[in-house]
Amino acid sequence: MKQQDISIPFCDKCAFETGSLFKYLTREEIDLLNFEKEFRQYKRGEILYNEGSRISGFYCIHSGIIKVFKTGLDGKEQIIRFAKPGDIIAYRSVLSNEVACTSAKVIEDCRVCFIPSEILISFVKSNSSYAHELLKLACHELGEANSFITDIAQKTVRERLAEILLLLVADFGLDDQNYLQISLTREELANIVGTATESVIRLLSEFKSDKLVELNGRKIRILNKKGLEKISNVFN
Amino acid sequence: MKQQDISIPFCDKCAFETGSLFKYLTREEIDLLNFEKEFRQYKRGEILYNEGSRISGFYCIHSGIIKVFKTGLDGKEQIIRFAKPGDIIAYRSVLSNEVACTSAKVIEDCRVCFIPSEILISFVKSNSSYAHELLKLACHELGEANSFITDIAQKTVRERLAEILLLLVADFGLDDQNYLQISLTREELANIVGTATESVIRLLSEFKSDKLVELNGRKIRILNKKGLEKISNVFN
DNA sequence: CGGTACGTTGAGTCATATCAACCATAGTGG
DNA sequence: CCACTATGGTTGATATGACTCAACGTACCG
Repeated sequence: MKQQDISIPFCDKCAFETGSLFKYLTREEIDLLNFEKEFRQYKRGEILYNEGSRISGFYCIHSGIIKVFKTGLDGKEQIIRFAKPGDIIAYRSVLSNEVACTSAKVIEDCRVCFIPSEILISFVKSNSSYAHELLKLACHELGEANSFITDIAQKTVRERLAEILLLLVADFGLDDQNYLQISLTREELANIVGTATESVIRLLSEFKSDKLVELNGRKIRILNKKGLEKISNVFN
Repeated sequence: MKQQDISIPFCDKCAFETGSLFKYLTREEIDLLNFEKEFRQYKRGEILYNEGSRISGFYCIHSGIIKVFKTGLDGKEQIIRFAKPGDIIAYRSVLSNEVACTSAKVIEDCRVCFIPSEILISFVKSNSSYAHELLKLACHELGEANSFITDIAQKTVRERLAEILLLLVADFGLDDQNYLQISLTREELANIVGTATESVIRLLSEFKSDKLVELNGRKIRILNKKGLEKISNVFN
């Protein structure tokens, strides 16, 4: 690991690179942030926070990927969303002043900054543009949640799996060989779609037979995006 | 209908009575609101706004009940939430500056105030407490949406129906004979739970056989709340 | 009195969950 | 270095919850 990979990122530079919401802060606010934040590193599998816990701050992702999930019946996970560089997590609990309604676990080794609640609250009070941007973010996520509710309630597992694959493509992109740039276990895929692991496996291999995808362990290669779109019924 | 039922409500009084978020506004802001708002009345079945449309303002409910829903495959509704006195709807689209992601339709005749977008945005800019309260609201709704996603993905229709009944009890209450204070068609119930109308009918009559509820057309009498809680698995 | 919307019930079907067995891989410790 | 174990992936057989389709009942309304 190179030296610069270990150095603590500066928020202004980081905000600029990742396009995080912090770009709406003033010079002074950024300085305060740089001073108050705490830099942390986590490895795959580590937990950032647990559902039900009181949270004293929120996290801004500098690198890596985190899954945000709820634990349902029999401990089965429901993945709510992923966080990647530039995203913030746990801000919901901080702002609504409720206990965490989700847990967060590392999917890909990551480097994050932990920022105390009071800082976020003070920015909301002092910087109305920033407050507005946060509102936009929360409202946008709310819209996405509503769509997801409708999908889970109305679409088949097959349709949802196709849709999730496309969503992952949109969020994490493909490399030059069309491999999906995020690697998930079958169980994790099932926990997004809201189905059993075995169902995901069976449907994926159907997609493979239909030349829609190619499978190399956890690496998924997208061969026919249009085909997946058709299956997923994205346009109602 | 009595005279006072037709008169336009004053926001300060209304905010106080319904506990709406407007109680966080200053005297001047309330006055502006009173001046700019537009009072409207709607009857059961009328549409306030449609999914996909650009919205020029949001609504504050003074009386009545409204369902907020998305239209999915084959035009099937998915009810996202209900709005009752004191609630605001369409604020999501206004704040995120996106087209409406839901439609709103009247369940019980209602009286609402329509408030232009700019007013809301200006309050967010000028009144940081109000902005913070809005953030709390949005974040709270986000938490509820996350729970709902997990429920739909993991619970059976039977569990969800019991849960929804309890949720309606919590939101709309029971009268002195334990009748649920909101009246929905079987289809509407199905569109909350995310199932087929026939399934709701069958399960409701099972609940009836099990002496959990009593059915008189659309009036549902709750006989055994504990029993419903047990079925719904509310505590994971 | 016919029409329309809603409610109910039965029968048949199918998608998906569940259960069980098995394989592959990698990490661990003696 | 090899058995041991844990984790994840795959496949098959079976069970069943829930949907669909269809018929019919009910109630209100102009």
